[in-house]
Amino acid sequence: MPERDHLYLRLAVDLVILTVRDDVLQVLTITRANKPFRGQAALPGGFLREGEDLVGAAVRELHEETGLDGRGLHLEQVEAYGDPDRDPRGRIVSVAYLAMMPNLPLPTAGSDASTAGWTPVAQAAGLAFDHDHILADAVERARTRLEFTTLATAFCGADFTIGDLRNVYEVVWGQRLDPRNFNRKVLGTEGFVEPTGGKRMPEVGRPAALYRAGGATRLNPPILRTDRHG
Amino acid sequence: MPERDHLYLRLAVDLVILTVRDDVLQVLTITRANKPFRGQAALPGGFLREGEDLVGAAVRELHEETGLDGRGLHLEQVEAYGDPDRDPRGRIVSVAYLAMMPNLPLPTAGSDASTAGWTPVAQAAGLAFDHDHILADAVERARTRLEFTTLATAFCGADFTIGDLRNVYEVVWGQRLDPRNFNRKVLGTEGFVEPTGGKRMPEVGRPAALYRAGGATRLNPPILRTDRHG
DNA sequence: CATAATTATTGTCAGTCTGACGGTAATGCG
DNA sequence: CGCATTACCGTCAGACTGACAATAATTATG
Repeated sequence: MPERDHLYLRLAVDLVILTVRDDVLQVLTITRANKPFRGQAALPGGFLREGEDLVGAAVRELHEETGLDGRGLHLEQVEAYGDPDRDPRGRIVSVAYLAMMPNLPLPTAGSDASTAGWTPVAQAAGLAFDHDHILADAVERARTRLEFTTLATAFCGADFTIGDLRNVYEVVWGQRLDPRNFNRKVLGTEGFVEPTGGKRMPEVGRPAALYRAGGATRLNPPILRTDRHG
Repeated sequence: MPERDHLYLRLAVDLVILTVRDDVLQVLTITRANKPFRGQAALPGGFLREGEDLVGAAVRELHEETGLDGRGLHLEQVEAYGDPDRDPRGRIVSVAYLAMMPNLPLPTAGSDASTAGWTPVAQAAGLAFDHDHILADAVERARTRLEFTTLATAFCGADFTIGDLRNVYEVVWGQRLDPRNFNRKVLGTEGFVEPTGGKRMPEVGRPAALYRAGGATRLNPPILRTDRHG
């Protein structure tokens, strides 16, 4: 029953897919093929369709625009953005989702997928729409997630070393951590990681023990950043 | 430029206004005057209008439906809810906002405001739409906010005692806290509260010193609940 | 007016967690 | 075999927390 003074609008879902590549936090971006902002970098995303759930739309758009299968990803809602002027195409409210994934090569096949690529977060200024703002919020959320959950393992492959995991924290937080204290904390937290028994040989030096993600999802007590933001 | 296969929908903003009354956490509800769910309790809220911001819509709806002036409130977005079947009137995505306020009498004057009232959260099952779900998420968010921010003071009036503040924590968290440890923690946290110099006489017993909210917003270190949820 | 009852506030003490940092272990290379 | 390199273990002091004892300031009561 449409009524007067009820605003009808479109709802978009935008995705912030983060990974750690080359010791740098990177975000999945696409190059826009259509106007507005044609040719400019943007977060992958698109419009909600009939009968579709918000996460459903997120998974579909992720697949359409990057070829990735988001069904295994931990998609987490960040926030809804509803500024009236945020999109020149008209009134569009966007819901942002965040996911963290290991450093995998992007599928090159597929239609629109060819325009998808990784961009270092530090150099990702100038995205289309209000995507700079969305990205900043999502990265802050990711940093907080590392404090209170075991999601850092989502940045790693199936098997990883404690050093790999520490590197994730250092890259995402942008600060060095003491390896000895970090080891103590991770190994002392029940269910954070469990040893696989395997080892990995570095180019030079002592081999490192391999671990996989444990069953725990929450860190209690958390790993708090010393330098708290404003 | 409307296109095929772009879904047009309405966007609602729903409000979870919490307070502590009679040592119980209560939520502001209205009785629905229109179908669907006519006569049933629901969270205050309504549709986004043209040119309106999300928080703008939240403040306006709060005023229209309860007579409260939300401009002084700390309105915080909880989440967007987009299940296709969540509203029988059609496709409506809702963005929920959370606020905490002191125990003030509701304005009785005003048009729709007469139907607004406080409901204990523990007895708030059976709300219209998916508002039970929204309420549960918002309450959990409020509990977390008490751990990491100074927002508990938002539940108190301008002047309050440490006991008042502790009562807020106990009611919102649903667990008893040691008064001595709580005092130490609050007074030891820079900028949480500052003394007014005044005192309040209880019916019987030693008078309590009065405080007002300090300048800090974040608690570092936080006041973690011992019993962490799943 | 003394004493009890009640509420507020300060203090103590052991256990835990963290940050800082020294030392040891296991590999490859010359 | 010694050396560089990376991984890992141990120690210690300070901070914070949870549990509990003791004191302070008021009203009620005999």
